[in-house]
Amino acid sequence: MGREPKASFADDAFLMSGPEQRDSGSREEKVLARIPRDAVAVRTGGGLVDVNDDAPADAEFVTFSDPEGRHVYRHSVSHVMAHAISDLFPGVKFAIGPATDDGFYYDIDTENRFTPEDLAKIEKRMQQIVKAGNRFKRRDIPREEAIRIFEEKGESYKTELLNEMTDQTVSIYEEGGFMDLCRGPHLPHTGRIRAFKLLSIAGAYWRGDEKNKMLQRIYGTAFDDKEGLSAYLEFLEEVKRRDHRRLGKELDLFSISEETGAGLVLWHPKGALIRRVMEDFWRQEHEKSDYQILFTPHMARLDLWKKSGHWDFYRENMYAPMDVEGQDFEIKPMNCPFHISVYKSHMRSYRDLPIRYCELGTVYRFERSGVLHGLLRVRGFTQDDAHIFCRPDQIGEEILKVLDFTLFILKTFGFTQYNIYLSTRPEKYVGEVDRWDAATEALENALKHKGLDYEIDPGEGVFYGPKIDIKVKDSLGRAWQCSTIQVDFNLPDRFDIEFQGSDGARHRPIMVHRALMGSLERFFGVLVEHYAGAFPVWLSPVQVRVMTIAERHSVYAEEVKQTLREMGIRAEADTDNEKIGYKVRQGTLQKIPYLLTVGDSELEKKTVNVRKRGGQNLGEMTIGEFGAMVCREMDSRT
RNA sequence: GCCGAGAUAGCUCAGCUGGUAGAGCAGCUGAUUCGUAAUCAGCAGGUCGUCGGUUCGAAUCCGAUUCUCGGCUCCA
Repeated sequence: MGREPKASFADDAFLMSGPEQRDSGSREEKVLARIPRDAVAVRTGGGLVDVNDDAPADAEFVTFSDPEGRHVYRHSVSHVMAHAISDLFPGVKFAIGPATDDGFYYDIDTENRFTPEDLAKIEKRMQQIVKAGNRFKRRDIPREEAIRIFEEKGESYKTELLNEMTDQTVSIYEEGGFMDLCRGPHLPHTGRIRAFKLLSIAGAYWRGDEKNKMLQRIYGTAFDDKEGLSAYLEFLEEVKRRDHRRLGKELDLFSISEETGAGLVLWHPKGALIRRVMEDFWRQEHEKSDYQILFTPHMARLDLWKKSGHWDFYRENMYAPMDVEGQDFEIKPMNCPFHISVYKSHMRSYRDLPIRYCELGTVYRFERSGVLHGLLRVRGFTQDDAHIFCRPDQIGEEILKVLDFTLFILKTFGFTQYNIYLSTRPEKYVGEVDRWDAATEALENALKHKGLDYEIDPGEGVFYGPKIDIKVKDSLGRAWQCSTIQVDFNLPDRFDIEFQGSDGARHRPIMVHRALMGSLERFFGVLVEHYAGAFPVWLSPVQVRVMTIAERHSVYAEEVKQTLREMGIRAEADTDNEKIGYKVRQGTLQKIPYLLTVGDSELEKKTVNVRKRGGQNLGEMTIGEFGAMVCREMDSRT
């Protein structure tokens, strides 16, 4: 099959052929030969364009391995999905169908309720469309014409989008008779799609606004080879295996009961033990860093929350006030007003500052039922909160210290990678703009000084001030919001707090709110997933289990356990009448760091046989040797 | 809150179009006394999330409600 003399870069036969078929030949073929088979788009100064556009000689071809190329690829698959859906379910209306970081989706308006079986059908139809190798054809047409076309098809969401555009010309893409409004670019043809899978059906509001109609969203993902897809599906399985709700049950760490209420956590002994270790570590480090630990009440008069501004700006997250002998009280959503009250309890000198108050303060916030999620999104949680009161000249250094402290704590829990965001003034805010700007600058300077990479998150600050948020990346590369550092010029004003300066005049201190782990509940949930339940020794609720071969070894096992306990090691004995294989299995499933076997040989030599989590056999050693090894590991917190 | 799906033994789940429940694991008892991921046998265990309705009869159908899951939205 010969090509047209003026073959475009996207010539099907060409792009589908192997490199060996296009080595020598005409000048044109040489031009064409530089197009990689995997090209999904061409990068120009103005962004990505279709491969079949006339690209300059030095054009850069973008493949699936490029994040933007991946977007193009998946976006094309989303079109193919829409095509398949329109074939199978005539009359549906399409909203938007973008690519996301790990796949794509399309929002669909239809009376038909999609089922998992429908997904299989849609996938099958998509395979056919892929096999057909339809060209993606772009047409630039006047906006008015596009509106006419989509109106005719009854695609009201598309016309709504078109009506809001200002461009005179818009682009539409057509493939195998299916047409969609789209900025592009797209793959040269559907045959380039090598691996995809539809994953789930969900509801989604048109334009994400709950006042709008609820549409049906189908999520999927796509890769340029089967291996990529199966690796991703394997990743999803791993995510399921690590799910803290599942592990929380299997390892007996916590529960949330219907009887108690949604979003309220019951910490079981093992989870509580880990939490206590976390808290002990936290307290110890805070005292080292010159923080003072406070305890404050769980509720306060409504007036306090009015004064703080929470009642005006945070009410939607607060529970209804309760009447106490005719006075309104409010359960606390934050700890700050209490810390301010402590500050105000007597006059402060400039010499006292900075004052750093910290508290593991349990707060309650209203969350809509649909957003609750295990430990990651709850209604009652404990913040590792602190409020630093300092002079304006101290703010820069204090923020630097907090940043260092935060990164140290995160590192201890095994998080060494993070994304940092600087959130600026939101729409609803208190205080003057220039103070906001000054506070924002203080945060930004600290980040720059530490040489940390960060992104600006416009309008995402809290109502009282700008903030730095740190999202930790777990062992699967997922980002979790934990730490937050917030400057506040406003609460000091509202509560009229002061310190006496060296000049004898009264001055206003600046407040910094910060939480390192954020919420202990969430942080713990993230830790469970990060470690897949296999906590490092210092955090493991049970560090050692001593297992007997036969009943005659029970006394010795108890003796070993007792000796280890006296060394400060969390040890237990398994003297059940079971085979050692069974005990190893049970201990392994409980993810206990060290499983010790004691039998005749160990009993005689007063040793233990050590099996490390993961299966590595460390052989026999004395109880003392083993205990010292575990203690070293505990102390190093690794 | 909204859309969809779900809730059956301590856990994981089966139970077709209505005829009042079943498995594996865990638990208990007994046998076995065993060397690194499941020894064998027996026993016990559920008013099928809750409330109401339809029906001669409801785990099953209908309604309400609570909770869970996947999303939307929001956030520590």
